[in-house]
Amino acid sequence: MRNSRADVVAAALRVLEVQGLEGCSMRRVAAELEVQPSALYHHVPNKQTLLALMADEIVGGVGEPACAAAGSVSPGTGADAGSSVEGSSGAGSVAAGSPGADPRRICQALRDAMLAVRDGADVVATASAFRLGASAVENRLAALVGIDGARTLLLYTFGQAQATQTHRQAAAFGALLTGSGPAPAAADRTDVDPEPAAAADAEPEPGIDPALDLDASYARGIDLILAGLGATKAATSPRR
Amino acid sequence: MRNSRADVVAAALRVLEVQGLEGCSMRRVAAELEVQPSALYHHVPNKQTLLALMADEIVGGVGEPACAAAGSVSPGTGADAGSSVEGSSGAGSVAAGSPGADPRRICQALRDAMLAVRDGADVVATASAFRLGASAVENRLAALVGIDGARTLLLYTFGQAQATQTHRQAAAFGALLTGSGPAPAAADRTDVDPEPAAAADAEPEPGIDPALDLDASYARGIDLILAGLGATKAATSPRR
DNA sequence: ACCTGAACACCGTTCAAGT
DNA sequence: ACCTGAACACCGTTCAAGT
Repeated sequence: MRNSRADVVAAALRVLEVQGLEGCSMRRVAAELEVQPSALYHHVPNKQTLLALMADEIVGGVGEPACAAAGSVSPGTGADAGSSVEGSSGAGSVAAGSPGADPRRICQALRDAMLAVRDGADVVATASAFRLGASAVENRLAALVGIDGARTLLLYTFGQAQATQTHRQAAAFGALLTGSGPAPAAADRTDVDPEPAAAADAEPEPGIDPALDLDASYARGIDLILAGLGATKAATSPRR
Repeated sequence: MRNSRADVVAAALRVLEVQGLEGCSMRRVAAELEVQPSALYHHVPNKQTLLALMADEIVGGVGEPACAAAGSVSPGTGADAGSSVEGSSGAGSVAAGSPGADPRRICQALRDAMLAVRDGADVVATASAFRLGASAVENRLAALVGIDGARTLLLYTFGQAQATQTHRQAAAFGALLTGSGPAPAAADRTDVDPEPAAAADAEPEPGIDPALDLDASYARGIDLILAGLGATKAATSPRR
């Protein structure tokens, strides 16, 4: 036995980290394993399935009760996942039984896991849509805040993480162009497109707002949703 | 003058509707215009920019004050956008000045606009991340519910719409396989993958839950966020 | 200004054949 | 069981050349 399915998934994650989702081709994954492209189809029926397996690896044990520092993936340089919000504003009304079972912490862990891998949010969000009623994280959240709360938290987290990651890439790319600041990472980044700023086409806008802090903004959004849960739970609504 | 940039964008939207995002290649857009692929690069610098222009067309005038039935795109059969939620539960505390300036209505219009086009949510969400501080819809929402509220509503809407669309595609595809129900559309759908259910790989789960209603679920999520806004606005302290 | 024709360096996937 | 080699039908983008 020369390569297992797990080897293929691991190789794919390595390629993803270096080349991004765009450059994560079956052919490159095969090259990473020093194998012909056709060999991959012995382990995986198609690229879509491979991406789903990668998504599973990325979210890892976030859904599990003990998910503290579950860095199961770590394909090379960890890049910049840092944020680790603490404060969080009002509405502690949804605090559940066991300690550490904070919906805030689960959501934050999910987001961190996605942001820790290049284009991780895209990979996970796409694959997760299929399991919408049945994912581990969603079920765990649902136990804490109900089904509607869980879904809102989850889908907000996906959308927010995708925006954060896209934005970071654009920023890193812009930094490359202007030559300002430190180099964005250790990786070799040779795959960067020769075209800047994508959609900065017709509008003469002042560029990207450096003040929009998507890490802090995320935490405030989560608090907003949790506050809404507390409010609708306490008053009016018939939903238990 | 034979073709304008607007012609290219319109052709691209037609191809998107028929072939999906995966099949929306520069070469097919060129073929739609009966032109060589290289001709497109006279109107658009690259594919990424074309996608951004398509996104602008899809969201159309959703950000504008008078956005009632702004069906500016309509590329062929409108498919199934229907939902138009009405009820909405408690917490009307964030009602703003002018009538029709309901954040609910704006979000719903944005979602409808994305869902009206095949893979519209993916196209718009990706392109919108670049303009995060500066989009018309976000600014309009921010005037009604503040910047954090606007961003939460917006990113939730993106994540939710993407999930809804992915899920619908999977459902339509599953229906094709089982041969049950009416044909999902008039289109010829020859591009469908020969592999079912993507990630239904190891888990022996009962398949897709037909009871998860993503249209109604969306509205409840929006209400949750708005309720949270009301709660945090009224009082900083927990509960209320 | 707008387009053609040809080329370059790629894709995902299939399939017979090897070991 | 796992892989090679070759092929098929595609990609995005560039560039000299036409009108």
